[in-house]
Amino acid sequence: MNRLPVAERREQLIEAALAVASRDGIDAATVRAVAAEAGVSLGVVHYCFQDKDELLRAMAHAITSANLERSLGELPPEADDPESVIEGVIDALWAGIRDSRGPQLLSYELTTSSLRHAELNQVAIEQYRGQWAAAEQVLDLVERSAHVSWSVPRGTLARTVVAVIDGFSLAWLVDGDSEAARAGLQGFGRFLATVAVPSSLEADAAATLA
Amino acid sequence: MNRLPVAERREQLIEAALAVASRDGIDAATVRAVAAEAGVSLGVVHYCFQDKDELLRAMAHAITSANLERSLGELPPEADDPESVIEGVIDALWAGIRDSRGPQLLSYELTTSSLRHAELNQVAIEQYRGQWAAAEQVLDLVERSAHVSWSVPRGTLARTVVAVIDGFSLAWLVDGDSEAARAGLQGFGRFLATVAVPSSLEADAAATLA
DNA sequence: GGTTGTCTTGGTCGGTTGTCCAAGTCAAGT
DNA sequence: ACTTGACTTGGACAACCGACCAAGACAACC
Repeated sequence: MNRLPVAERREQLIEAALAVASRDGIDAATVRAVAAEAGVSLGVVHYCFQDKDELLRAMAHAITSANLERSLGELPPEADDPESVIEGVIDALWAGIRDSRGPQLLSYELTTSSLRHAELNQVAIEQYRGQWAAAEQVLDLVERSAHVSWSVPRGTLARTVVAVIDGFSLAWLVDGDSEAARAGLQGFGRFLATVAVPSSLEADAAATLA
Repeated sequence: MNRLPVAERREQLIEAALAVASRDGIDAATVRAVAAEAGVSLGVVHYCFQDKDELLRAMAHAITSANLERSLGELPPEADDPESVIEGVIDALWAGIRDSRGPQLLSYELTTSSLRHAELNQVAIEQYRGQWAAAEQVLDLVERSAHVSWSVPRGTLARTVVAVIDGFSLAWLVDGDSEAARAGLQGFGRFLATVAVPSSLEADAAATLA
């Protein structure tokens, strides 16, 4: 095995853990399986991480960051009317989920594991704080792109967005009906449009001049 | 230990498994832990169940039935206007969830476990088929109580109801904010009211909204 | 009262897990 | 060249898991 500084070895092991857990589930992410996936021997894992839990926490942090980046990596849609903007954002978000079934399922496994095991206590709340913050940023993006304002508190709306996406994603993981999920999310998008009101004249003018 | 016919012993073990798994998580529901919880010795479990998986499947079936009964056990609300009827139903549903944190979390653990382990393959889909059917029955109940018809296909709406409840429940399990969950669900209830039209106008609305 | 068949017991077995460690290997600095 | 310290190896360990079994205990029936 190539020799690597511990920091890089850690990153490699985190990616290996992510690969194993996404493919075969969180329970399959044993120290041995991760070492095998990374092509290193068993002791290396405990040389780089104090605990198995420390490895899992690092893996959770990695997947949370990846999810966050993916959510915010959506391009601001071109359309002008709020309905089309929302539709475009939802389609992009849903495509991201549909194309990463393993990691998506792993996210739920991590959440439930975190709620049961004290050593992973912080994982779930960090996951959701990240998701709520990301949802708020997406809502901001829609506000600016579609020249609207939300008639509902931002935090409340963000929590709802995350909840709805979570719910439809979980159902899709169970029965694999992508079309039902897409349709349901688009239905929620039409509801979102009903709580978006046109921006004030000053804001509109400022946006136009800029 | 009292001697029991195998059928009753099975029921007792299922309840013991449910107790252990609700309290300490699905991973804690080992054969030994279940036997200890039931106060029987180790061999009894394998005398009553061929596999540990058979025990888990039986437990999943039990919790699914319990959830279904709980959802349908809600009294038809007294109010006449659709908004109040929906509000009452949602409050009752939410109260049922809020008062059973352990079993609720166990349901999600069962879903994710089912999606990973082939031996539990049917568990998740049965869970959700049951929930979707229950949601449809609740929607029927609201239709009759509030004298409205849904302007959206029943199945689609039921799937949305389950998804939203799932999403808010999961978030509540993570951060424990009961008030946010209740508020979010009531917000969804107000949306539901917008797709409920008075019974006489059913045909009209169906033609308008597709 | 003896027999039959159901239920229970307590232990054993092989396999897997997380953790740990002594020894070995290698690159860099003196 | 030699020392030092970072990194790797492969095995060992105790603990726990699901599964299994021979033997015992009990109730019901002939």
